[in-house]
This record gives sequence, C-alpha cells and structure tokens, in this order.
Amino acid sequence: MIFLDYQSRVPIYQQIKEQVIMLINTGVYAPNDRLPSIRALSAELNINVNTIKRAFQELEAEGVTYSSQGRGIFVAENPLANEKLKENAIADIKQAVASGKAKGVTKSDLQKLIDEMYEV
Amino acid sequence: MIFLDYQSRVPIYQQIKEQVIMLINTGVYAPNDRLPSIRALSAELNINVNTIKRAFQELEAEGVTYSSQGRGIFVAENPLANEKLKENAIADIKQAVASGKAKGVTKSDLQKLIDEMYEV
Amino acid sequence: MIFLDYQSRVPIYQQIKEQVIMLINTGVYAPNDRLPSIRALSAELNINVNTIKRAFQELEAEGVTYSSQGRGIFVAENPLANEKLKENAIADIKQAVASGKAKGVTKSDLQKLIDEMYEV
Amino acid sequence: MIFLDYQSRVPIYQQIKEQVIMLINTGVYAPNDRLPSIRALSAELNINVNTIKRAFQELEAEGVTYSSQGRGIFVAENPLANEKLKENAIADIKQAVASGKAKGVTKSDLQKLIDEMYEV
DNA sequence: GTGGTCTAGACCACA
DNA sequence: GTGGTCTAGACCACA
Repeated sequence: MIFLDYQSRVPIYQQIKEQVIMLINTGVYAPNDRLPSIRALSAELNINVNTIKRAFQELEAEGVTYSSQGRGIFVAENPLANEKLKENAIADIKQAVASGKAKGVTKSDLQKLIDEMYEV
Repeated sequence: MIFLDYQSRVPIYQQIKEQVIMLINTGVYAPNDRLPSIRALSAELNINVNTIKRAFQELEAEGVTYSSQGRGIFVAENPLANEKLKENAIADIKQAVASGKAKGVTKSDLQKLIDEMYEV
Repeated sequence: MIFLDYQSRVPIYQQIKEQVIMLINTGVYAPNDRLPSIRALSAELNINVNTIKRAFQELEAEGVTYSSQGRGIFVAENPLANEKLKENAIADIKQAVASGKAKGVTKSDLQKLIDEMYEV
Repeated sequence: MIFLDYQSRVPIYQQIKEQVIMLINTGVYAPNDRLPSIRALSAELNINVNTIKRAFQELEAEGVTYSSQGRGIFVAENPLANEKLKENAIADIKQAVASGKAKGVTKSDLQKLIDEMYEV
C-alpha cells in the first residue's frame, strides 16, 4: 500500500511519512488503529528498519501517531497534524510561487497549471 | 545587490545563479558587461570561493555568461536562460502543488493564494 | 475499575500496579481480600498475561500483595507500599520541576499550577 | 560545556537537546550564531555522530535551530521553541502532580518541594 | 569540512 | 514480537 520512488530526491523516510498520512486521511487507518509494525514494513518495503523508524519518529513528533513499547504504533486520537501539514504545504507553495513570480511566472501560467492539476 | 537567504533550503550557489540572472533580466547587467569578479563576490557575500565558482560554472554552461581567462566573466550576447529559469520555477511550483494536493490543499485554497499574491 | 492510558509513557504494568495500590488505599480491597485473577484481568483489560504477571510480581516484591499457589493473589496484611508510592511520586514531580526550571518555568508558574490543582 | 549523565534514563540525544536549548536561553549562543559542528561535538563528547544528529534534527524540527548544508547548524532567528518547551514542561509537571495527588501528595508537600528547589 | 540519508547490527524495555 | 537508543560506517551534496 506504500509505494516508494527511489529516483525521487524526496528522502525515503519522507515518502513513507506522507503516504502514512494519506492512508490516515483516506480513512484506511482510523484513530487508534494499529499501524503495521516497523519490522513488517521494513521487510515489505525492503527498507532498513532505521529508516522506517525515522519516519514514525517524525510522525509521532507531529502528533499523527503515538507508539507504545511492545505494542506497536497507533494512529493518534486526533491526528490534527493534517491541518498543520496543509498549512505547511501552502507555505511551501507560496514560497515556490514567490520565487517563480520573480522569474517571470505570470498569473495565467499559474491559472493554467492549477486547472490542469485539479481537472476532473 | 545579491541577497542570500541562509535559512532557505535552496543551495547558495543556486541562489546566486538566480540572482545573477535576475540582475541581467532587469537590465542591471547588459550583454557583454563584465560581472563582479569571483573574489570580489566572495569577499562581499562572505561566501566560499568554490560556491561562487560553481554558480558561474553553471551559468556559463547554460549560456548565460562567458568567461575570458584573466579578463573576467561577462554577460552573454543572448542570455536566453530566462525561459529555462521560468520553466524550472513552474516545475517547482507544480511539485509543491502536487505535494499540497495530497495534504488537502484544494483548488480554492490555491485560487485564493494566487489572487492574493498577484493582486495589484 | 482499572483504566489504562495507552498513550501515556508510563508502562502498562506500572499503571496496573499503581491502580491496584490505589484500589487498596481507597478501601475497595481490604487486607487479605482476594484480588481478581491474572487471567480475569488479562481478559478484562485485554492485556497480555505477562504484563499483568509482572505487575503482581512487583507488588508482591514490595509487600503489597501475597500469592498462594492455586488460590490466588491477596492483599497483604499491612500493605505499607503507600509511603513508597508517594515518595516515588514526589521524586517524579521533582524531576519534572527540575527539567522545567531549566526551560524557564518560574516559581510563580508552579505556584499558580498548584493552586489550581489543589483548589477546592 | 555540555555535560552528559550516562546513568540517567533520559536519552543522550534528549540531554544534548536540552543543554543546547539552555545554552541558547542563557545567551551563550545568540540567534544566527553557528553552533559547534556535529563532528566536533561527537569528538568532544565521545558520542556517535548519529546521536548528535538526532538531537539537532529534533531541535530543527522544533524551530530552535536551522542547518545549512556545508556550512553548519545555526541558532534560529527567533527560537520561539522556548515558549513551547516551557509549556510542555508545565504540562509534564502537571501530569506528575496529578499522578502524585492520587498517591497522597499534598499541597504542602509540593509547597515544600518548590521552596527547596527555588531557594536562593 | 559540514550536514543529510541510509544501511547494518547490538542491546534494552515492554507485552 | 514490538518499539527505543546507540554505535559504526558508507556515500552524497554543498561550501
């Protein structure tokens, strides 16, 4: 259920984080559901345990999950990190747009891009 | 005339490249004008010489500048890098939007953001 | 009658220990009363038998309970664990305060907190 | 300037984090100051590079520092994490006190403890 | 030199 | 079995 792009410059732990968040957002995992164990994911994705751990460490720090020694990792009661994540994403876009504006990207360029990306 | 943001994730050599291009685009430097020397920039910006060199190497490879042993670095006759710069910027925005989309950023969020950023 | 907080960093066996002691302190269980069986608790709390066992092992080691092969686990004649429990609690608070002090928590912050928590 | 307690149950990376924060709070390091390099700290404290890295990763995630590849790690412009840290500390104390209250810790116990810990 | 990512593996606490 | 900490070391991008 998690797909990694080894070509991407986005670090693997980051890809894992984002996909776990998406699985939660789409309801595949509900609050207090137990997520697959670190070792299971490590085996399934063929990724080192430490890399998976890092992904979950950050998810926990961001309030998306909580872990319980010996029991596993669970979806937080209220993974409100979603809101924060969205805000961060918007901030990132804002920065990219600001940078683009200085390089000649026009409003209609962006309009076109958005229409493309959000078309049905 | 060049401002670096050390907090940004954009590498410094990249920031230098972009700002030189912008200085050319805005007419501060015209074709065949001599640009500040690597050492002068290094001293002024307090940046490692290697970093400046790298910026100019890439600018030269992209046809924006040309260098002349012992004379200095000059703006190319036809610094057509503009288009590529803009394309890169659009690609960056596209990536940020794609990432944001997965995190719940809606079309209207973006619409609002664009309107804000491009308002008179 | 025992409530576990899976989100807490306090180990589950520890939570069980403390709650059993509290049930004794509050008189729910009197000296020589038989406590619920390990299996019953395990089923009721949906907790691994080993975890429950560990809690009772420690309670027994601390003189709070005693067990009788085949009969069950009983409240000790004089479950003097109370004092130690309180001491531990104070030690925990002390550590939290020490840590907080270094992070800017002032005496008046604490004064306020205590007043709040101990108000009628 | 950083002292580690290897006996403590507090993880080393956590101790490092807290001490860095204290060095910032006490003004030893000011905003935008460069902190000692990861490798230097690793050598000085005789702690593995990865452990130091983890400390700084978390500090960066919390907005206390920012890092710049090839240049180093710097104190954030506005390390407002202090406030958050303090809030977290108070929350921790609150929890410890709540737990203690149930175990017989009285208001005067706490009063005594605070007076002791904050005496001149 | 300086930070960033990833792998490999040891050892521990808890369930 | 399951997560948490730590060490050791490789390899990369950037300065």
